[in-house]
Amino acid sequence: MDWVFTDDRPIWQQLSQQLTRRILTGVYPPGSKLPPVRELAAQAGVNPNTMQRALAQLEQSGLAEANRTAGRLVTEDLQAIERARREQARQIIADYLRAMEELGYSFDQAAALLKEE
Amino acid sequence: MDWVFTDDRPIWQQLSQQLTRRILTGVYPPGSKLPPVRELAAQAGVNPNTMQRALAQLEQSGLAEANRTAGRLVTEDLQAIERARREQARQIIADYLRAMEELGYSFDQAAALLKEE
DNA sequence: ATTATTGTATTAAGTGATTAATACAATAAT
DNA sequence: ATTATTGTATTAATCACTTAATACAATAAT
Repeated sequence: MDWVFTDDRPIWQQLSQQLTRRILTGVYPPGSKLPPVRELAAQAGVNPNTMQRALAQLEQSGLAEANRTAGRLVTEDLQAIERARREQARQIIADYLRAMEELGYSFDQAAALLKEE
Repeated sequence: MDWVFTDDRPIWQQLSQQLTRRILTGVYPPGSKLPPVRELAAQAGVNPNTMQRALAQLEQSGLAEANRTAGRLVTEDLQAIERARREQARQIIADYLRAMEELGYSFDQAAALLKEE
């Protein structure tokens, strides 16, 4: 999977999402060592700082941990990974329901409309 | 319903949404005349231009039509209102599914998780 | 015909976020 | 002890977006 970006939202968010995706799908397995910031940045063709921000986000989600010079490790805690995924999902779902309610749709309607797609 | 804002997204979007809400819920019934830009702006305590932008968005959605000096009328086309609502919903749903897919959830999973909330 | 009321366009100021440049800090490896 | 490798902090440049100030345009009302 290569790095690809659109311009409709910040690079660092897209980086973060793609990194997350890789962890969730096992490209970077639990306990494995992530490439150094600078290398990832080079791969993706972005400034190291941008990648750093994406990685900080990953940290925030509990998917990885940084050690000064030993590099950055994907958490070994499978449950943490699953928790992180669910947490993100929770937020997305909340946003969805909020948006639909603003249009005047009830929860049930919001759920029903989803199926019609 | 009074005008109330948060600072997590642009005023004009919030204005637009609240105006939409009012039309969808019949506060401004089909065919009725909306207050002038300047008056709405004064009510909401925002710059007229900001309100103008919100109203332009309303136009875009097909919920209202502007006439030079006769003011702005809510569309009389009930179907147009319903269409506008559905269109917005469609976008929201698409965003939702996209976000969930980025987390590795299938469509079915995305639908199922919704119900668990 | 004039005026008041309305919507619109233009331009600039303000604001915040993203990205980049650079320097610093910690520690594993030697 | 030194060095190379890694993560982090700081600062500044860039950019886009929001908001505001102001002027213009159209037309209903008189």
